[in-house]
Amino acid sequence: MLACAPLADGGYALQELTEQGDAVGPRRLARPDELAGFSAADRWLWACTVDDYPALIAAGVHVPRCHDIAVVERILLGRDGVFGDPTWPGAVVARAQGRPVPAGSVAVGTDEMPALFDLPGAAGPPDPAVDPIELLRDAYLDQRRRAGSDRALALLLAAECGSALAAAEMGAVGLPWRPDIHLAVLDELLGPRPPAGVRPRTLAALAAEIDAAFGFPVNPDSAVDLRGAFRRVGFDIDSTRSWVLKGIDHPAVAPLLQYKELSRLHTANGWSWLDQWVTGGRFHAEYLSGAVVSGRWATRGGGALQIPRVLRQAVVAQPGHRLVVADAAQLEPRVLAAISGDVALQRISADVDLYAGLAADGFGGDRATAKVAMLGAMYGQTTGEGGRLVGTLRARYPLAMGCVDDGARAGERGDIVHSVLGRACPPPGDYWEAVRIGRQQDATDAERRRADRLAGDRGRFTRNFVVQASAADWAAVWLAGLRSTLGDVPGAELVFFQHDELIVHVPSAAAERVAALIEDAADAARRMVFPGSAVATPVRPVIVERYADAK
DNA sequence: GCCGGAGGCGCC
DNA sequence: AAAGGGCGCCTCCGGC
Repeated sequence: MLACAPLADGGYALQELTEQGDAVGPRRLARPDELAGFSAADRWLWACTVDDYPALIAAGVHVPRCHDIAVVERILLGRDGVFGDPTWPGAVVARAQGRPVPAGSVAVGTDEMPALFDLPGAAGPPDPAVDPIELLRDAYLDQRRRAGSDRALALLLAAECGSALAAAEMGAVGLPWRPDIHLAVLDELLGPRPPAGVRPRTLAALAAEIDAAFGFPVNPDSAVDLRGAFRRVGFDIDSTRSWVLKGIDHPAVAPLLQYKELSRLHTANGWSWLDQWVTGGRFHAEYLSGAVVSGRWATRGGGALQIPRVLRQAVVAQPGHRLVVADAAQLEPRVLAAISGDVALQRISADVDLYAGLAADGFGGDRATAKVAMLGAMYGQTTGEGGRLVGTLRARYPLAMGCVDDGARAGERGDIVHSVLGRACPPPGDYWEAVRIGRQQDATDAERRRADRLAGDRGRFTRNFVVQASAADWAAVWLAGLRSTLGDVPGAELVFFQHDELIVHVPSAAAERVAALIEDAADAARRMVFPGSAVATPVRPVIVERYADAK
């Protein structure tokens, strides 16, 4: 294991360590352009992949595996109910020794201080008396001790460290993106690019239509204005969400819905987005693995996890290459089947289309209804059709429904829940005081209602957490496993990952092989994350030139 | 003028 | 079919 610490002078300290933390061989110092000389190292130890890996990637170093102190610390602290505390090695060691975390230090790449600021030396202590390699080693040994021999936790930590490597590489390599196709889409839907601050032609025309339909001027970008306008024409709505508008019979609705859709494209993924995020035919986002409490990824800038479907046609493989697009179909209900031990639902999970299987099993073949019911169960829907249908599921799959219901009750009590591999959800925040007050004998009706609402919100969060976080566990193991096997395929690049879906860009001749590796990795993840379970977590790799052709 | 929250909507 | 979970990002808007 090669410990690697950036130094204040821009260079690096490197030290080979045994798994027990003992130094092997001499301490080395390297300038950034000398890092390629360390490519043979199989496993790296460093403070934070988000901060430390990009420079190595730029130097041409591929890191097969790592131990990321920050990633591991975040998970370990979370299991102790601590969220948002500093995770850099000095903080880890200080906590281990019962000392206060040194003041003035800044944790980079964590929630409280995004790497955005990138202060020099921020990832480590400014104290020159402390040897950065020793600090790394001490933090590593403390984390190993705290992680103990929990097999599931070890798998989670390894998968999260691998995911962090994948995230950094993915941001660096970028998603193939054809600006010419993107521009053609914008031109077709919005018209020619207008000067800054001017509405594109299509939006201007729709705004005029909306004004004409109301008979007075309205700013369609303002929810306040719109609500007032609809009130004036006899519709008292408390939101202008599109599903609310769809229930209104008024000539302004149709152009307004169209306006909202196109305006969204213009502001979120229009010309300025293209200018800002696409360079050299690639969309470079900054991916943050495990940044969501459930373990899902987040991105900073570019909105890479919200690419609208209409722009997937701009994601095109380079000449001589293909995209292998794979998603884990209906992952969350399958994960629920596994973690709850519900054999009946596990049996359904063998179907390629789980919802169709559900429908045949208890919903008279009505797939749409079965899907609504299952989503309602996982999200905590209580009203309407979805809420009513959960009863049918409860009768047929009592273990699965019991699992999410238990999760909800734990949340309503203020308790913690965990993912299958042991990621903890955050404890309730300051608002829980209001729940406590509202549950006292002498609480007012208003206090009771507030407590019920807050506890209900918390229950829906924990209900969903057990499923969403366990799905994220599976996906991280899938991704990290695939990443390690892709090393044997020349030219294969992981270029996209979105919760339960990934894309590999690969020379055409190797596409079939990559598709097989993706399926193998999914099967391995199923066995490791859900050992002994009969659940199926199939993935469907599709080999295409354009992302839009994958579905 | 700055800033944070709200509203809204894209993705899963 | 109804509006339940998680995010990021944009604009608007009200408070300072």
